[in-house]
Amino acid sequence: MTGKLKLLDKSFYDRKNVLQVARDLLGKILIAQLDGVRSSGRIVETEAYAGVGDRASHAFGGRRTARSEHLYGEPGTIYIYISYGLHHLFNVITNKKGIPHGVLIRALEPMEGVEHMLERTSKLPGDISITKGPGNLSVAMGMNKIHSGGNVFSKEIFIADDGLRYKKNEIIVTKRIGVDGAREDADLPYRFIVKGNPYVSAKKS
DNA sequence: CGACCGATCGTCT
DNA sequence: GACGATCGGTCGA
Repeated sequence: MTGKLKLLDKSFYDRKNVLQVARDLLGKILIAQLDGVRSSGRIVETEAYAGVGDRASHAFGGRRTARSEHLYGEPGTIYIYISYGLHHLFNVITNKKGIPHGVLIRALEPMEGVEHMLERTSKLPGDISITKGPGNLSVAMGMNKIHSGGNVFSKEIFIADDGLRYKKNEIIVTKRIGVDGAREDADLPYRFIVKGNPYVSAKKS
């Protein structure tokens, strides 16, 4: 049920409802062509971060710092930041410029360039953890903080549609991971995962 | 399995 | 000077 790749254009990200974009990103393909090699994977887990009213967002309360500046960019902007001093987390910005909505890509099902992913992560063939979890997938794809501020319409990093669609009953919605400090927003159903996919990061639903 | 914990450092207060 | 939008290892049941 899949066809040829079509680049997602700006209108895909330029929408008011970041939850809808996060849901629609499931099944799309993230492609990185870095250092002359191509790696790609199907997106199987996302989380939405809903801007100034979301306690789990870096932009909560209108906070705007050097780190989070790219959160406020044009739709399709790439926002990568470092968590716990070592993990690079990849986000795509949605909604109009100035509105800090974003979708965190949490897991991929590898497609092309698996051998390069294994090399970058120093893992062995068959290790399913290569693109499971936001920190891991960044290493596997070769994506780095230096790519923050770019956009997903470039030759280096982009997101495409091959026509695959998940049915409603193939998608599970849960609360987000690692946002316990977000008080009443910690339990919001802002995480979207493909049911039964082995690359999805956390165990529970 | 689930719960816990240490690593490690950029960013914000 | 404290704290993570994490990960992977260990320990105990």
